[in-house]
Amino acid sequence: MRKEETPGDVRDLSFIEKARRAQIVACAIDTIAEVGYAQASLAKIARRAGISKGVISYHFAGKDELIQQVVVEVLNTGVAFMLPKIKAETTAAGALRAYIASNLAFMREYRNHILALLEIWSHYRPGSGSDHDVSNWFETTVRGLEEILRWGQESGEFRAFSTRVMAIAIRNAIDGIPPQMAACADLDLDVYTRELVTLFDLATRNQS
Amino acid sequence: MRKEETPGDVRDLSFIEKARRAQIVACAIDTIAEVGYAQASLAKIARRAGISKGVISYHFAGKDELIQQVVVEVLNTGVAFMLPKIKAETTAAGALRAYIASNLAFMREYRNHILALLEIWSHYRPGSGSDHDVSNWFETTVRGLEEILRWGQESGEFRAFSTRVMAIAIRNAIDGIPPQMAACADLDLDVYTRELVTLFDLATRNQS
Amino acid sequence: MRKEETPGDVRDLSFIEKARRAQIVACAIDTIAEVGYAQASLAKIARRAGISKGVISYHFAGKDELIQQVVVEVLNTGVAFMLPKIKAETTAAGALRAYIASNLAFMREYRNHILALLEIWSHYRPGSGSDHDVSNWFETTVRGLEEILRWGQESGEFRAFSTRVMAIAIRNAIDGIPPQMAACADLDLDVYTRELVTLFDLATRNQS
Amino acid sequence: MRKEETPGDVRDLSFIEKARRAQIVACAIDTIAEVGYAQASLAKIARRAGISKGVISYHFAGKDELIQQVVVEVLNTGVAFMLPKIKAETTAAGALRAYIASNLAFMREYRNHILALLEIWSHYRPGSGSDHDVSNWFETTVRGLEEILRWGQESGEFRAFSTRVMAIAIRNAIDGIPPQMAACADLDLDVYTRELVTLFDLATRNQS
DNA sequence: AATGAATGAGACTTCATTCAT
DNA sequence: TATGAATGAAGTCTCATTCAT
Repeated sequence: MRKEETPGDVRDLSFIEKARRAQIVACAIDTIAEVGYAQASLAKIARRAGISKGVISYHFAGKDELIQQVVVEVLNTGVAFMLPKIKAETTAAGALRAYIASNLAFMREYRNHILALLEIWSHYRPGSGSDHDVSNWFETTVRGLEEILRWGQESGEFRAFSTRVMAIAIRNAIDGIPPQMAACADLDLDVYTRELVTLFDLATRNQS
Repeated sequence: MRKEETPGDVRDLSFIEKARRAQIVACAIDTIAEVGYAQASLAKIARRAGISKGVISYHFAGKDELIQQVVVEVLNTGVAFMLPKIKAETTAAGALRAYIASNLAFMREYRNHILALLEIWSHYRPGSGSDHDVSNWFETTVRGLEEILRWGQESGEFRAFSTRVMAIAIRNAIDGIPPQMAACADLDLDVYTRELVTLFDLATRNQS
Repeated sequence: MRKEETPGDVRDLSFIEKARRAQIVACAIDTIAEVGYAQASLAKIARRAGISKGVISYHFAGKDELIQQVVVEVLNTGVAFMLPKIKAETTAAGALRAYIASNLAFMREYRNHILALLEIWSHYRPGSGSDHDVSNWFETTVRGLEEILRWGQESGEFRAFSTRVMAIAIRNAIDGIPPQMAACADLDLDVYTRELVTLFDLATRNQS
Repeated sequence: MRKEETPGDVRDLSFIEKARRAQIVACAIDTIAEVGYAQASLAKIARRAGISKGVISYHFAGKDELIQQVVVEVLNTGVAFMLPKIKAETTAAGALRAYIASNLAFMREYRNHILALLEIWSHYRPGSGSDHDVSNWFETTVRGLEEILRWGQESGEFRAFSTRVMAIAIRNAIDGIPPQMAACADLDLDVYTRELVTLFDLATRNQS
């Protein structure tokens, strides 16, 4: 029985099993993105998937595991999408530009993924029993950003500043966009990208 | 009966009535800040106030109106706290610095107020029947920020940039701090203030 | 709110509150006695009481507390009924006779009480999170019996035997009766009482 | 399909079929003994057997039939274990001693069998649709005991008493032991046997 | 002969809301 | 004004059972 196995151990699942789980996770993402975390009941998710509520309980140990898998799915997709573009850069300034640009590109391509992640993130309460990967996501991504920033400071590309504060500011500037996309559908992400890249370029660069 | 009157029409309330409402709103703020929006049931709020659940229903048309009043209270307090400091500045750059600094100062002084507001904001869903002021809060504050930015551009203090994107970036950088305060209790807000002020000073100023 | 107060602290409950709780406990007893513990859902108990399911949740912290109160009620009633009759005896043999006789008399008077207690007892699993008083009931009552038996041994009325084994045998002989009453409605408790009293009189007495 | 045939008609089952049924029954016994009747879901039983839930449904008409077969298995094992020892006695008093002693010996040898039987017995509700042999088990065994008791009364070994009440008392004294074994693991069954044998020897014998 | 997958009823609980006092 | 009491909907989860493969 699925529910008794170690959650996250995805290797020995049958093809059908994996497909159903993926389908349910996908529907959960869309549902959360659409109606918000609080309103995303198992019933709504199941209805969107065209299945009965019990199916979710069959494939996942509980709502917690489903949410956890949503997070994993979004993060994996995001890393696969963005990391290559960032790694391809040879300067810290370039990497920072790629970081910002690829994050916004990801938002365009995977709008619901990012909306769902942010919904889950903002509804997460530490110590609520189930520690999703969500609790680490923000910190992890901030740490990655700090590495780029330190790289730039060491190479002389960037001025002196608190890498932590700068990283958090960048992250927040990025994460605040999806709600804007939701509020104003015709928001021009290209403009956004250009402006943010310039903004943080000026904010970080060594102006000697 | 209160519940039949137009909500928000505060003029013809008795002194006792106003006191009770204020007490309930204050307890709602603390409760939301402490346990999060989702867990802040009327029961918990009533318990903290030392009153019965029914009292809340008596003084407010429903949970929605209570939340609405929480938002109003926080915004009023915030405006009273921050606006004079911003208005006192004579340059756009100064006003921007004051904006950022007073926002962070407000966070220190009214931690629960800001935590509650952000909780409500992040849990707010447009079209959930009741349109709180919350739905306008972010937009309103962004507009105010844009005015400062346009002032700077017109005066030549600031370079050319999309005032909207910049304003949203600033707002997001600020709003992302409270969760950090919650996560890391000994966060140094003075450092934060200095860094953010410098960051956006560099990002906006006309470097010709 | 009831649910937040220390369970079992019955002193500061209003009259109505106490009445409702007593009514619900009584209905729970009857329901458990009638359909068995496993089938005694909150819905069935509420239906018998002519109230909505939520009322039970309002007056009790959960099903666990309700069951706990059922146990308390049955034990209190039983002690009030039986203890005086046992205490009135001046010899160990007399006390043992009174113990057995009053237990069977209690069964006649409070059939459902005893059926409910045995249902709960037999469905109780140690370590199921909620430790009812039920977990101690059997042991407590066996200890009381052992005291009577030791008294008789010390006074020379009773022969030498393991007081524990004898006490458990007596207790089991008694507790096994209610299922028989359920199976065979016209069971003659008077005969039963006479026979059991004689049985354990012969089994315990010093025949020198 | 098995499920359509008359349940209990074991003759025309293939060897494999019988083996599977026996395996499932054995796992059901262990599961019930370990986690209790209420927690012994088909899922848990299937997991212990290392098979899928559906297999049980395939081999048994439903949970009821499985439980029924558990009872049959335990009773058959018990009869095969105890009956020869009882039949070997030539006096009623000897038979009674053998009855008690062999029952306790059976408990030692087949702990899980007896625990499972008592779990099922105590959870059984008459008129729950399916009448297991469980409903007859107690009555049958009491009848057998009564025969021994009548034999002793006729032969003059035993005094006059209600054979039914005595039989039920003996049965209950025996059936109450397994829960004690569960509660106190190092319980000395030898002492128990000696004490109970003596107890009922004194209670039954003709003391002229 | 066996399995994985799906179902749907029913359980307990939480909560905003209403109402008589 | 204020309160305790009651309601009913909705949520998550468990489980025996069924069915196509």
